[in-house]
This record gives sequence, structure tokens and C-alpha cells, in this order.
Amino acid sequence: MQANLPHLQSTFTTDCVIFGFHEGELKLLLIERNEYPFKGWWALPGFFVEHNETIDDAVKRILYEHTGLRGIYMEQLYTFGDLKRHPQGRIVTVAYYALLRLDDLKSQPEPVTDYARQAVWHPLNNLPELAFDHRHIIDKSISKVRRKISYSPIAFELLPEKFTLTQLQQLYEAIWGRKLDKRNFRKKMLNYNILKELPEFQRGVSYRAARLYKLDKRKYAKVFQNELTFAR
Amino acid sequence: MQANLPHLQSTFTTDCVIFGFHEGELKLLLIERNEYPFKGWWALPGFFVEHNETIDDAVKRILYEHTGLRGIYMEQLYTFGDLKRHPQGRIVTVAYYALLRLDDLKSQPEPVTDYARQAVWHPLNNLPELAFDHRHIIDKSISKVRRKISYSPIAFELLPEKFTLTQLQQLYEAIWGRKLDKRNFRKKMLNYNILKELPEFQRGVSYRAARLYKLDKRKYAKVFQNELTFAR
DNA sequence: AATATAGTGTGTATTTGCTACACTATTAAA
DNA sequence: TTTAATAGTGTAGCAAATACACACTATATT
Repeated sequence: MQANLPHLQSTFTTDCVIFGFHEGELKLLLIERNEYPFKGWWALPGFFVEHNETIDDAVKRILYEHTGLRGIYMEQLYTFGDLKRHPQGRIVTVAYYALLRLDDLKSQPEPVTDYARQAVWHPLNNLPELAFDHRHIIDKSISKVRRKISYSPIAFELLPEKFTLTQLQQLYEAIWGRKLDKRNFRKKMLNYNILKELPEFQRGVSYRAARLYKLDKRKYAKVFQNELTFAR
Repeated sequence: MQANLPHLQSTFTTDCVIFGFHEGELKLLLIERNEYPFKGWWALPGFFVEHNETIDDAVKRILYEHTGLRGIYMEQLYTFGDLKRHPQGRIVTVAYYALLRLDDLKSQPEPVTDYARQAVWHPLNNLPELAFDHRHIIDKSISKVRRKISYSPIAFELLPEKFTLTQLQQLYEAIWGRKLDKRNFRKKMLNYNILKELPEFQRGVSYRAARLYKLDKRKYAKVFQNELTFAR
């Protein structure tokens, strides 16, 4: 991991809304800026796109710099080009969102770039004030994820490889912001036939251990292809 | 309407996929390029974004130059930034799509810019070979519209103010590429209660004239707000 | 050992929405 | 007046979504 300094600054940047899910709660990875403008403010990880890299590559790079992870699920969200969004002139930003398994993170994220003093997971329901139009970008990505989770199995990107049905339900509840009926949720989810029941159970819990499941990738692919409605 | 020459060319452009619907068929407005690269090829209307205009404004401008219309429904689609998409170097394009009522057009669109020799409506099912990655952009916008029409009433943007239920059905059929059952379609559509039955009928047809409807904007707003599923 | 707690795990009845399907009515033109 | 073309209408069966209540298991605390 190495710092990337702005040499030939292009006129556009990319910013990434990084979602994580831990203990029933959605979280966002934010950085504390170490550069002007908005030095000391919280912001989305993001940076100028180099001239010889695609935008996708730039986002992957930024993600890697902040999490040490590759191969993370990410998708382009929207491009913001208001004249006043950046105090130093019109700088267009192509925003992405990424979903990542927090359990994959061996350690806490560290400040790995010069422009970030630290990177910290914040609960989605309790975000600090943010630099630029980043609050707006976040709001837009939440809407997007909220919609997308109902017709595509992106939820699993946020869970560890082995998970319980309760975890899965809590994730849907966190994203939609409302409680779901346990029996109906299980019935529906198992009916999709995209989960593989494992002969394993939770460990280290002080109550009845729940069964673990994992995604059946072959069936998952089928569902994804057909864009079946993952209903509410 | 005036031509806009590239003076200080920014590093990014905007392209617009303009959908129209006429006689049961979806159409796209394409231009014949009058500039290199791809001179003489068909392409999406698009141009460099000026330094002092937002991207949205740039698209509106381009739409106006080619159709003479303002206030058209449009939405950002995706931003394309592959290194090789433009032969003259990496030029990022922010693609939009627009839906417009063809009946609003008093006359055929005319070549109104220097970079376009002519602008012509092409049936979506029979497009010529296209410049740059424009075919790819079009494919992506079709998917988007196809999905969006099932949860949001964007269809009405493509119809005249007063329309028959058959016209509406034909539009859904054209976008989804499959036939729908007439009775089920009518039942469902009328159940949404977003249409106002007019005391008027079609004219100039040599068969039983169909009743005209128009959108009830108040109820429409409600549906749109709740993001009710406009089912298949 | 008893108790409280918290989470797992299961079945059924009701409602709602989707699908399939065929005939009569109206109009204009021949 | 006949023909041709499209508008307009209802019902029954099936599948999916929802609403709803209780028993079981494991653990921690007293």
C-alpha cells in the first residue's frame, strides 16, 4: 500500500461510499481529511482519477488503499457535476458504492494515504457532518442499495461467507429500515433455493446456536441472471 | 438555436439517448456526424461540457439544439471512462437518456449544429452501426428504461397528453419486447387510479374509436412518491 | 437447581395479485 | 348492408405474500 500524490491532477475525481455490516448495523467507512479544502473534516474516500487509468481502476485503487482488500463488490452510482460542489472550481466526481464483508478485515483500516489522517467506520444512523456534497452522495447511494437489494442478491456481499438467517434478516431490516416477519422471511428466502445449509452452527453465543448457511453460487448466478424479484 | 463550437475542450462530454414512441414503435434520435473522428457515422447527440455549465445543463442544451424542445424528461444513465473509447485519448462521457413525446415535435428535427449533418429518428429495432461505444451506451439505457418502467410511471413521458389504453399497452409491449394480455393490462392499469377518463374519443380511425385518457397528476405524484411497483 | 432471557425454529389460514381465456359493441369504408 | 378492424368487458383458478402463536434450546444469573 502506498500513498498516491496528486501530480497531474485531472479535472475529475471518484468517490466511494463503502458499506459494511456489523452486529446488526450498517456502517460507512469515512476518512478524516488531511488536506485543504475541508482539512480535518470527515469525507468519503476519493481522489483524482489518473490519466492512464479507467474510473473503475481508480475506485479499486482507492478501496485497496483504505481496506487492503481487492475483489470487492462495487458499482457506479452517479456522476456529480454541480458548479459549486468543490470550492476550488468545478470538479466532477464519479461516485461509486462498495459493499464489503467486515469480517474479512483482519484489522482496523489504517490511514494509508497522505490525504487521509485516519479511516474509521461510522454507523450509518449517526454520521458526522461531511465535506463537499458527500452527504448528498451518501443519501443517493442508500436509495440505490435499498432498491437494488430487492431485486438482486447484493445482500450477501455484506455478510461473511457463512451466516445465519437471522443475520441475513437483520441486514434486510437495516437496509429497509423496518422489521420483517421472521417466519415469512425464512420461508421466502429458503424458497429461492440459493442458500446451502451447512452442517455447522454458530459458536461462542450464550444462547441456542443458529445454523449457518452459505450462498450456493450456481443457483445464485441463475437468480441473478433472470433478475428475479427479490420481493419485500 | 445556434451551433456550439469546441473552444476550450474539457476532458469530458455528455451523450444523450433520446427515446421517442410513434405508431407502436420505439425510436431513437441519432445524428450523422460531420466531424472527425467517425465523420459520416451515426452517433448519439453529444458534445463537450463547457466549463461553466453543469452536466445537466449541457444535456438540456444538446436536447434543445436537436429537438427545439425544453422541459423534456431526462435522467443520468452512466459514466463511461474506458481508456480506448475515444480514439483521440481518454475522454469520459456522462450518458443520459431522455424520453420525449414525438407528437410534440411540430416538424422533423433538423441539423442544428456544426458537428451534425442531420438528425434522424431510427427504429430501435433497426439501428445502423454506431460511432465510439454508443451501441453499448444504448444497450445500457434500454435495460435501464425497461427496468424503470416497471416501478415508475415514466411511460407517460413518451405518450401524448391524451392517449388510449391501447397506445399505453403498445408502449409497454415495445419496451419489454413481449405481448401483454389486453384485459389484464387494462384492469391493472385502471386499478392504479392514476388515469383520468376523458369524455373524448379517438378521431379519424376507421374502426370503433377508443376512449382517451390522461394522467391524473395528483395521483401520479402519490404513486411516484411511494415508489409503488408498477408490476409486469 | 431454578429462573430469566434471548434467540431459534416451525404450520396454517387468509388475502392478494397474476394468469388465462372469448365474446359483443362500435365505427368507417366498401 | 355487409365487411373489416379494433374497442371493450368478467370470471375462475392458481401462486405468492402476509398475518399470526407457540414450543424449543442454550446460556447466564441467582
